[in-house]
Amino acid sequence: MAIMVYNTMTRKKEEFIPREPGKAGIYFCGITPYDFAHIGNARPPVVWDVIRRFLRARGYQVFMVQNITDVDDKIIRRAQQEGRPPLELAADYARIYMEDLAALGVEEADVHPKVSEHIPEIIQMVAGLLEKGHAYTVDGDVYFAVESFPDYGKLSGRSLDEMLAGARVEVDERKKHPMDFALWKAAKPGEPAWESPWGQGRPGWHIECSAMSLKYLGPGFDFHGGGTDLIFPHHENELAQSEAYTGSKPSVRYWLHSGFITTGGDKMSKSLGNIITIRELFKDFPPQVVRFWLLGTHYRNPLNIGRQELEAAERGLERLETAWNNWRHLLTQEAGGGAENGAGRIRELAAESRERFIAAMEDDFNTAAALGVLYELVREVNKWSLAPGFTLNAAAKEGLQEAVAVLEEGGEILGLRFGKAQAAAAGLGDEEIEAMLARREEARREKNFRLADEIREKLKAHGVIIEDTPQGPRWRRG
RNA sequence: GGCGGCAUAGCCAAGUGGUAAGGCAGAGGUCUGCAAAACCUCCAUCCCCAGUUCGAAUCUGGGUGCCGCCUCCA
Repeated sequence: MAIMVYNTMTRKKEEFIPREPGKAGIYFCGITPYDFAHIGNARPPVVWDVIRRFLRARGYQVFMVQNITDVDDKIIRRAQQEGRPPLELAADYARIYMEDLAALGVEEADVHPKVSEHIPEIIQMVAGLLEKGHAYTVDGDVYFAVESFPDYGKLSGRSLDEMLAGARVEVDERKKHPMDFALWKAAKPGEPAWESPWGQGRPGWHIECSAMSLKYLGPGFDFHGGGTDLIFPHHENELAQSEAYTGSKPSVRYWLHSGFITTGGDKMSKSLGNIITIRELFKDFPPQVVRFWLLGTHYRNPLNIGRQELEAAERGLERLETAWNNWRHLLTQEAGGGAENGAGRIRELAAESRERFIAAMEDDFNTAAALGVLYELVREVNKWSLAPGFTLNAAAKEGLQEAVAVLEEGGEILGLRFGKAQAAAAGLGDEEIEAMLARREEARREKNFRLADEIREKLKAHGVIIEDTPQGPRWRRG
């Protein structure tokens, strides 16, 4: 089946046809690091991490770029307040952001270019736009002339007339058209500045993404994304710059935008003062849970954050993890004889689940639906493997193995590595645990429940949970 | 004011023409020395109205409500 993606440009789901067969190039807007990142800043990276993992699992060779805008008004202002160099401040917060993402299980992009390290590329692009008549200079500033680009507005679906009608910005008289935007800003005293053909200055807000995406991915790359608030003006301007500069279109084949995280129904933003930083959230919920919660809703839908929602996610994830643990534990047991017990059906179910999981992901990366498939598999396999008449024969182990594989493959694509974290954390070795378990079984046979419970408690203190089943006790780290 | 989106059970959330996935919570039950885990059963006709259709949560029109963008913003 084909991978279908919702393209902001056409406002429709389209079949993904890569620029080059078997390859996928992705660029998405990272952050402007001037403070601790909030949870809203974590959604696009997690979404793109999953898209990347999925494309890879489908056989694509993926190259992903995430930029860091480290030259910016907000950074400069903040740095001045704190009396430190802007680039240093930006580097600090960028580092913290990357740490937050790593905790969320986001793999690093192949490149995360910084504006400050791409000034020559930016200057070259601005110069090119001037040459082609898409830009003009005023007092050391360089502006992009929106009227020189007839397609302006095609991404956000608005015309210049409409924008003017609703404009709430005061008009800069020096600009030829009110919607013209800065490509290059003349330096003000005390600001970071670089030498350019137009004097000392720094890049405008949008040009860096055009220059850097072109450098690392070339024209007409596959995916570009970010939060929906970037559609206008940022991505609209970026598109105009890129296509005006290269003279080729589209500059991007598919534009994907993720929805906002809201608090109490309102967008989370610094200006509303309702932000929750990623770090704050980690104090109450493990990063895995936060990631799982993010994936419980389709990426384009808004997502409201709340204690109840996170707690539900925590329990839900636990259910999957417990199943994974229990099944794997069964696989470590000796297979016995016994008659056919429905293992064939389980193998079929596993194969079907794998297909349905992929189908859900192919449908515009529907992680919520994909998780539903996993839950259904869990219920069926649990029912089967815990039924009173269940015998663990060779066929059963094969079926179980298939089911475990589906869970693990799904987990890998979603970036939820079942069990790994716990396994690393537990201090007791398997042999030790097994030995204690054997002693407990002996105690239970002798009806010495006090000792049995004591051992169970002791293991629990070491993070090992004992559960008795009709087939004998099983344990898991959790 | 302009443009766009959304509205599914107590909460979260899939589902874009064929008779409502899944998770969390809740109630009852099974299993169990206890515990845990798990399983079973129960729990919605999809904001409202009018249409199209044999058939609509899904399409059309109108209404109501909420949200976003138009200004820095993931």
